[in-house]
Amino acid sequence: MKNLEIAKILRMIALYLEMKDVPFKPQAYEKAAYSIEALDEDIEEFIRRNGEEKLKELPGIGESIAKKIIEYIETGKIKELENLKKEVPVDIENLTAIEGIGPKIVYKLYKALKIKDIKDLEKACLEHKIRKLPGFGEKSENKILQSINLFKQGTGRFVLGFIIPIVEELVLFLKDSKYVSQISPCGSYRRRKETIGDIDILATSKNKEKVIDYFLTFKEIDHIYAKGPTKAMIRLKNGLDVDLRVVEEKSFGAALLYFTGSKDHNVAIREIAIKKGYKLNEYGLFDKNNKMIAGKTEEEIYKKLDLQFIPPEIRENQGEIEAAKKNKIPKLIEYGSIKGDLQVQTNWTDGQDSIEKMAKEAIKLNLKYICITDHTQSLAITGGLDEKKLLSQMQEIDKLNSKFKGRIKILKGAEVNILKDGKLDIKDEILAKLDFVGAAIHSHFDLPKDIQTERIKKALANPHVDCLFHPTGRIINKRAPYEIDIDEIIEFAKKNNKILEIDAYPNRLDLKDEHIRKCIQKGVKMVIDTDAHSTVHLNFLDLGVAQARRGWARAEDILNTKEELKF
DNA sequence: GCCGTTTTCGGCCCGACTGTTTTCAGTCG
Repeated sequence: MKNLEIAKILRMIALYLEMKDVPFKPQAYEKAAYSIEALDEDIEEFIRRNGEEKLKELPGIGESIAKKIIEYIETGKIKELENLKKEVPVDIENLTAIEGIGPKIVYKLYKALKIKDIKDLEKACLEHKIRKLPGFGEKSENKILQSINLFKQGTGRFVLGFIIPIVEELVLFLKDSKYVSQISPCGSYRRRKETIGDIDILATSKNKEKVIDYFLTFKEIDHIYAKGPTKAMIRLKNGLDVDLRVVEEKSFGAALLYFTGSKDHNVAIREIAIKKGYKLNEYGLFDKNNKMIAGKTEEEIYKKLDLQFIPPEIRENQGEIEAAKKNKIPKLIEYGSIKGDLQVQTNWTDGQDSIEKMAKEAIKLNLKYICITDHTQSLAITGGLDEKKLLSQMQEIDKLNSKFKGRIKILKGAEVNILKDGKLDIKDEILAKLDFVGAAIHSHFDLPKDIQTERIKKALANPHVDCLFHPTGRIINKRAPYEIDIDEIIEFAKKNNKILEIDAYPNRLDLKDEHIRKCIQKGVKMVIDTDAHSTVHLNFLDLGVAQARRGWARAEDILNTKEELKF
């Protein structure tokens, strides 16, 4: 899969062009890069299937970039980029990743001091060579040095579910300030993306500077990048960068829209505004006479643009604007609407808490049912259950069910391990006694795509299996998904009436949003589970809901929005 | 370099902040 590779290379060309101050082309390459990245099919596969000509039908890709993509696929290189690299041989990718360094500075530094990479840059700073250059000074030199240090300890992208607590704490802290009237996180955090680069927080206040000052007293701040009268940028001790922006009450909606993004969504709705003769920016929607006609809420802005309100989770310019024009945005599944969790591990295997404790916690969370799905025997590392232990767990569940009668229903289940050959490691007659069976892969991740796909289909074909757990096996920031033909599996699930899971565990979120959309198109039902290994994990259900919303799911697409289930 | 219910040519989102300037260039989102 060369999509990301090609996107990266197109971005590199963009940087080089920007370096030379070439107008407009950089954005064009940027846009093309995004387009390739957003493509959910292998680009080579795409070309094989549709022909090279069809490349030009992808947004942002025309004659010239299409040729370059093909050149890259055929030769592994793009001549133009090679020439640019030869002319200015710098590690432009990493250098521009340093906060405050852009392509123009990279060029200046290369011309003046032959700085090629971060190491050279750091050395030049330490030798005080930067401050002597025109346009630079002592301050900028120190700042670069600081940014290099921050880059070195930089933590990359954060998994959404793991940073929610600190962001909520910060928002509460700001709310406590008597100067803040409205406040909301924006950006990819509000869009509930799987991973977050940095956090944008938007507030309104009659006394903006006071809010900024108060913000900078937050105890978890490690570093202040910038501070102005309406905006400040900081890094938290955990490495997360946070921007705070304070605007007027009347602009809150416009700013919320603007800072929530995505960038592509913004550009698209701004274009709609322009076509109507309006101007849209973070302060509001303005008519020809520069009179503000909307801005206090996002709703009124969408309305003035003749668009249905678009929930933040689907603002990716992936068809939502066209849908909103036609009033065809579906009613997305709502937070808090999951009635039961169908993947729960306990201390019978690798979970921390007992069935009883998990059930009590689930009652607190207002769930109507949970399904106990401990691992099975071949997953030795977890102490997986064999047939005998499964039977005794069932007895235990019966006992607890009579104890909790009316408060919660505990379902009998298992996360059955799929063996290398696609067989399951528990006998059918035992599986038949369970209420709900999820099958999952925990080994042989690297089988070839067709074999892996067949393996999964074979497991799903077992009449006792209801659901495929964490279907692609990816672990965000840690493990790539195993190679499978997801379309074939979705097709198979449809034909055989099987369920696919949306595993809500923060670094799984598996299925991905685009898979969820495919399931909906095909009419394949899904469930949202937490994959809880302790009571606190049961709180992750809404992360799964966010994931489902990003995949345009409605309540009827997700089975465990129902009060009762039959399998 | 891309794109088209104002266009196949002439537009491309735009404002805040910083540092080094004395009116602006560069970066960022």
